[in-house]
Formats: sequence, C-alpha cells, structure tokens
Amino acid sequence: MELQRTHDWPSGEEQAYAIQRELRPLVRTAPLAAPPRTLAGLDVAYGDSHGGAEDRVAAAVVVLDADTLEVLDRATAVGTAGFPYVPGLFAFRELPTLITALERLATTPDVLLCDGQGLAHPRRFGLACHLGVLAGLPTLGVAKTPLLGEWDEPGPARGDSSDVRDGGETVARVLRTQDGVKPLTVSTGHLITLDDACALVLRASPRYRLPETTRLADRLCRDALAEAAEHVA
DNA sequence: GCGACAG
DNA sequence: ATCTTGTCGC
Repeated sequence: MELQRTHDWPSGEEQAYAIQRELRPLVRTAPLAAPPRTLAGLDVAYGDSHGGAEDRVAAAVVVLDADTLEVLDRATAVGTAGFPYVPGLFAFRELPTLITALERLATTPDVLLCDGQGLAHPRRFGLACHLGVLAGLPTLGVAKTPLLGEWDEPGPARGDSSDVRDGGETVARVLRTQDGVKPLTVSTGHLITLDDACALVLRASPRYRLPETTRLADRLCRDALAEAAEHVA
C-alpha cells in the first residue's frame, strides 16, 4: 500500500511536539465507513540497548481476514529507531520502520491495530492517531499497559470493560479479552469509534489475551530481527 | 519540586 | 522493549 509522506522526521523533542500539534487536528473519530474485511497487526522488536535513537529495530505488519483470522499478507522492514524512547513521543521511534513495512504490503488493510495508545495520550495523539493520519486509514490502539487516566476495575469475564477517563473526557476503555486476564487498554486512533475498536479487538482475540494481529506481528518482527542479525555474521 | 511514564 | 528460573494452574 502507499503512504503519504506528510512531514519530515524531527531531530529533537521540540520538533516532535510541533508535529504533534500540527497533525492532531486532523484526527477524526467516526464510525467505520464499512464493515472491515481485513485487519492488520503491527509491532516492532528491538535489537541493541533499550531506549536510544540508534537502536536496531525490525517492524512487521500482518494482514488477517477479519472473519476467519486467516493470514492474507505480511511484510517486514529493519532499520534504526531514529528517536529515543520518550513517553508521549513514542510514535517517532517506531513509525519510520513501520511505515516502510506497510509500503511493502501488497494490499491495503481496512483497519490497522497498533501496539500502543491512540487517543489515550497526554496530547491526544498517540501512535495509532499519528499512523491513522499518515495512512489515511482507520486505526486503533491496543496497549498492554495504560499510559494515563482513571478507571474502575472491569468485571472478571471476557468482554467486560470500563471507560478510562482523563481530564474530564473518555480517552480509552480497559477491556478484558479472556476470563481472568489483565485487561488491555483500547483507544481510538483515526476514523473509528471506541465501540467499534473494542469490538474488533475482542473479535481478534478468540483465544489469548492479545489479539492474533499483534501476536503474529510480534513473532514476525522478532524473526526478521534475528534474520537480519545473522545476515551480518 | 516529585513521581510516573505506551514500547 | 529486553534480560530470565522456576512455578502455579488448567
């Protein structure tokens, strides 16, 4: 698929904040235009240290049939993080390599399931929102741990959920994808509603805590990283 | 000022 | 994210 190269990559935090201020108004929370036929999972694996801008990274995208969860397409890319890990600026670290992987996809997915936050972000512009604007596609954020907000503990069963509130607004929902497991934090990215985002995450998680999209993308980017490592040796 | 902080 | 043994439970 093709992506729009909307902006140059920031070299420092101030530039990164400026880009977030500029792009945030473009985010739209809206019902899906049509029932998605395909879902894409995205993830990134790290090679070297732990937070530096020079860290080796591998990104992966896996496209699944929205109903059968059968794998339809996949792509990977290896590169450098290019930005240090700063909570709130996380997208600048993973997006370059993720975008390269997306461009190598033979197809265009209907929805992108991102590893991290969407609206549940200090400036309401997490990775899922950012990628949604750049790709012009519906996106949602699925995070294993929350970044901010307050919420009540959801019920113990699969499907139980509770809204996450921050600064007087609902920014996400904690969602139990299996009985008794720790809930995931789901938030809207772009061109989707929170209800639809949660429904899709639940549908993509028939057996494990994490959706099949992220599980498969996680495996694929780890493999890509290992393969890149021995390509050197 | 202090602590917390997606991956 | 990543480094890692044993251990509790279905």
